[in-house]
Amino acid sequence: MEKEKTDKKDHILDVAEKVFSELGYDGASTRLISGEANVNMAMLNYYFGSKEGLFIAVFERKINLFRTLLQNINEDESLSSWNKLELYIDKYVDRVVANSCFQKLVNREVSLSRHAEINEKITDILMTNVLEFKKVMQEGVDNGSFFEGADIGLCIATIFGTKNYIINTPQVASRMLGKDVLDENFLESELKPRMKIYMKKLLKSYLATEK
Amino acid sequence: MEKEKTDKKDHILDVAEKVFSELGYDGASTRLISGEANVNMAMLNYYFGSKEGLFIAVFERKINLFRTLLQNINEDESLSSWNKLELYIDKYVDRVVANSCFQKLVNREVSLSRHAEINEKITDILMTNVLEFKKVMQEGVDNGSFFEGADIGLCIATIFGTKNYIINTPQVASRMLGKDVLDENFLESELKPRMKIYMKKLLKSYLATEK
DNA sequence: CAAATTTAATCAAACGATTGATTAAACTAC
DNA sequence: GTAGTTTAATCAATCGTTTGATTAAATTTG
Repeated sequence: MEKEKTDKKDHILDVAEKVFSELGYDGASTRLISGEANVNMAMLNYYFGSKEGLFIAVFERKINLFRTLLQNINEDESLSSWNKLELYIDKYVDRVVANSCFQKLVNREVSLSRHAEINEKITDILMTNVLEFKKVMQEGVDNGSFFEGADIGLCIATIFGTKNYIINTPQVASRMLGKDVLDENFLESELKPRMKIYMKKLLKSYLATEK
Repeated sequence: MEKEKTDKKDHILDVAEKVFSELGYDGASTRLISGEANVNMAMLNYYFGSKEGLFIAVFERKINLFRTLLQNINEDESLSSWNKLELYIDKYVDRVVANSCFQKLVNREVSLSRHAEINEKITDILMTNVLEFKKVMQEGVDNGSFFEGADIGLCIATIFGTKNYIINTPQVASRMLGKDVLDENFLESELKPRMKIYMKKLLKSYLATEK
């Protein structure tokens, strides 16, 4: 029964992640989540203690999937700073687009000042990625690959912000780009490679600027 | 009495804007808003029909303040495309930072798929700014000021996204920049000029790229 | 001008619906 | 049988909204 229990918990987490992503924390009622998951409402509290506990459980499951993703790139000493940054961008675009609903959820809830505990958890998740990017860019500045006056902090805001903008406001982005950014075909075959090319070129031209 | 009525409506809108910005649409109850505004709860419905109507009223008041801000720049024919873009960035950073709470609210709610009518309204607001930026950049590409292959759509995502990232996730941005981005002093005397310099340099180096 | 009437503004109270949470009983498996 | 699950029923609290009554100002009427 232990195995089934884990399965059921995981199933609830799957559904909760989806519903939370679509409707936000407040908009996703426990009744709806339990209904979608075909479990009794009381099961949510039985397994996760509370709605907030369920929300955090959704997050903690994701962290473990994310954490190791970028870290091993930075340890490869055969790569130049620029190569590393390129690899980071590739991985980042791929991963993030594949989890866009969840990313949206993260960005939405972290911008609210309620639910202090939730907020802290999310900030921690986001920081792990931020710091990985920062490390490789700072290294590039230090070894002279990138120009000395480069504003690393704002560069990172650009990398994450550009992506977030498309993910978080797809209606606006769709109107702007003339195509539906939620269309899986367009996203995969056109937007993803286009984003990679653009972000590399953008960063390269900036970071290569003469002093 | 007509004057007082307008004053009171405006006062409600002021309070509603603040409470919505802090707590989000769902988090801001009509009871709290009316309490903060020191008016009877029923007045909200009397004046604005519904909570949704109140929310939209808050927005529409903002549109009228924003709309004309950028438009006259583009009509000045003595300015080069690059000059215009620089002016846009200056105005944009100034304006947006001054309304960061409201901007946060906008970005949070537009990323939700509930409240269809609200969503449409917000999208329309955001598009007016987006299109102004797009116009001046497209003009620059057409007259040869910017390089032909420039990805205008993603450039705009960068401009708005970089700003949004700092505004929407201040906890993360603060940790990244090593200073509190919500500190009014740092924001005004350091971050704002820094953002302007950075974004101009970033865009200039990208848009000036050789074919 | 003054009385009569209409309109707009405001209020306390209550509405039905929904929220997250809890309970005690029923069921399941070893 | 007993420990672990699952269920339906129910809880108090809060939500956005509506109501009917009251007040004051504006308008109409004689």
